[in-house]
Amino acid sequence: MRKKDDEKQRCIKIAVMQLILEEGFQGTSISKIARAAGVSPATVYIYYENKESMLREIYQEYSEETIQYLLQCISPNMVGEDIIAELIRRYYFFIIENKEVFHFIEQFSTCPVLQSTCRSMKGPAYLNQLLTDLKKRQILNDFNNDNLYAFLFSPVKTIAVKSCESEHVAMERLNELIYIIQKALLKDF
Amino acid sequence: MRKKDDEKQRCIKIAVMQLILEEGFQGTSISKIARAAGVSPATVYIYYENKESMLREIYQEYSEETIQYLLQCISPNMVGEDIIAELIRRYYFFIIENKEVFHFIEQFSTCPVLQSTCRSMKGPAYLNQLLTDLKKRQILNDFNNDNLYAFLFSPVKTIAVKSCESEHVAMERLNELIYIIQKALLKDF
Amino acid sequence: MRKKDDEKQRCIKIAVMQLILEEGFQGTSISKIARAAGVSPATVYIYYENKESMLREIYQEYSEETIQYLLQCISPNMVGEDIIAELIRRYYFFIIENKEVFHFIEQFSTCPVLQSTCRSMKGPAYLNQLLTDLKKRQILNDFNNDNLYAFLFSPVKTIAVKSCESEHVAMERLNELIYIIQKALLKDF
Amino acid sequence: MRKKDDEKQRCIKIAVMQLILEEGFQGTSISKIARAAGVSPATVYIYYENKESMLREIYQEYSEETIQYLLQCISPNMVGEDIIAELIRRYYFFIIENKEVFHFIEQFSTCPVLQSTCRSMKGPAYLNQLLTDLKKRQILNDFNNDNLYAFLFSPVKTIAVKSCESEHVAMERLNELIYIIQKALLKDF
DNA sequence: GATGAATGAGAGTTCATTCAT
DNA sequence: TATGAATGAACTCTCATTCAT
Repeated sequence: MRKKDDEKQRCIKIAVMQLILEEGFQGTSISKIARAAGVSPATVYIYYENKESMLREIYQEYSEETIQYLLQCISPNMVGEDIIAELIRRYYFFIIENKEVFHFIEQFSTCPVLQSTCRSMKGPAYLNQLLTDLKKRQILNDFNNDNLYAFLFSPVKTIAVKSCESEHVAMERLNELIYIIQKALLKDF
Repeated sequence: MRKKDDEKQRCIKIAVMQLILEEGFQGTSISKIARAAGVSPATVYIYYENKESMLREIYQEYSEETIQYLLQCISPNMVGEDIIAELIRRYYFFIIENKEVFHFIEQFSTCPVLQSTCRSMKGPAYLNQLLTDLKKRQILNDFNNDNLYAFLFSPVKTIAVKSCESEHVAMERLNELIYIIQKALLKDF
Repeated sequence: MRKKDDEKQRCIKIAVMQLILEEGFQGTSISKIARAAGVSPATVYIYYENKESMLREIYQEYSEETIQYLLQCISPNMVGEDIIAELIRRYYFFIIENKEVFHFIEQFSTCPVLQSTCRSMKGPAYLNQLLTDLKKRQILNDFNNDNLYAFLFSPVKTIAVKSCESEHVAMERLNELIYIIQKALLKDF
Repeated sequence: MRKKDDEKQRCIKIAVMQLILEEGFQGTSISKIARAAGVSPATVYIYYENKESMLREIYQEYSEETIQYLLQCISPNMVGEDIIAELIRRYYFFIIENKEVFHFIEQFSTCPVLQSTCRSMKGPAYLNQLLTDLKKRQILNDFNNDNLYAFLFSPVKTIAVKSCESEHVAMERLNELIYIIQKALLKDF
């Protein structure tokens, strides 16, 4: 017998996200995915039970990975200013450089039906804990975690997908956003 | 006679948004829409050229309407504090009470392919002008419009879709959010 | 709008039975049926909910029709001898001349899964009543209805599908079969 | 070593018949069979050339075996009365106790396409000889062999698959059927 | 001999859209 | 205007079978 080919599954994942970026959920069929991944449609079903669970699994995997990736930039001895700056900057460039991953996650998570089928994930729970901790350490203001989360991650998404007249302006805009958020959330700034 | 037509089209629009909330873009077909709207599939094509332009037209109509609706709460003589409070509050309750409309717009606008087919809209342009104006009038801080926009509208979306343990906590969370935005964006606060 | 076309449905039914005679249940797909009936695969689904219920409905329709057809040859004033002779002869020639119908019914009814999904039919109930009546009128021997039924209808099926060296021998065989049944089941013979 | 092989093939045969009883020919695929038999799909192809010939071989094997089994109850010195009684009784209980085998054979043999691919079998030929012999020995009436065969084996099938209100009634029904057949086919009764 | 991975072909079904009324 | 019938194309998924180990 042949071994299950991790390379094949990777191709499928990449194809899924590429296609969903380019054609949306509607325009992404199993046969297109298979063609883009260089495998047979039937092969997709060796790695995933069906289309829905394929999307869900890929979503959960990349969702978790993304949060992990973002949090990697934080180290315990950082000052609050840098934590926010690093986090937002890292997210911003992640979005710019991983459009497919980002847009896949966004499209998936804005669809209530898809979202509702997901088991709860570790990333958000850990993030919650982190925020609570930063408040205890008097780094962040004592706001509701939902609010802290909302300010840390949604504005940067909004500007990252909105193109700018020039690279330079974009950087200034990003730095300004970081500054606004630092001022809004940090205890001493 | 005229009224009956408009009524049919209204039914179609409502059916579209209801279905897309419940089943997502993938699960929403013309025949399902027709059934839910109480008309024949062929009738849909009297009001819309095809499926894609139907979705686009409905999106643009409700997008514009939503912005109009939000801005209706602002009057020229209001102080900055109230402008922000009213705007955010209005958006929050709009999302809560018009889930289908909100989620339809969100799903549509997070899909790059769909988004790309849209002509530019009046709402955002007007909003841009408004922000510029509020800066000129020394009400808002002199931040980049994209940042102002992002800071004003994305966090509230994030918390509005995230359920809370109780109505009371939700209101506190909302008030806190408003307060953070006011402090961050208003010149004198 | 167009009217539902009875002719189309008739074509589908005929195609189904023809194909199932020639290729069996395994070899009979919706697209083959559609091609044979001269319609599109999608059209089949206008007339039937799905493949299984299509087969079931056709089975039930032709099953009932067949029993009706057989019983048409009986009139109230016939003597027992003729009742049996007519019934058997009629069934025999029905099988010979309507191979597709007969084999479709046979294949369907020997498949427990298919059979189990069928609502109870009127034909067998009426037949039961008829047998009971004929016993009361002292025409048939007082045997269990199941036995009467089995004796009347299963042997003729067996010989009808078994080809004979010549037409002449086949007729002799049929007449002998009738004679045996008459002798076995009739009260006075 | 040798034993293990035979065991695998036995599992496959049993799985085939079980599945075909439960799901019919349509619902029975190689992978389902393999799963039910506890082997790999590829393993099936070690024992059988392809699906069709697998079904055919199993059919022929069990068909022959069944006839052999039925005829085992006859010994040369039995009187006609007992020959018929034993044969029918034995068949009846075989059907009751070997539903999968019986229904597999029935489904296969009512499908003309499948039937047509079978080489002629020894069982029926031997049975034919037996009937001819019993006629020569003045035990059975001088009827056509097809008719004798039809009366001996088809009515009992019909009643065996038709459930009865009680075990007791079923036995009475069976005894009555035996009596009818004895009277119909035996020379002196 | 035995396996699970892999596949092209085809299954049943639904799709967006058009037709005839 | 409005319809349900009709359709070719495409959908998701499974099939029988083969491959590589």
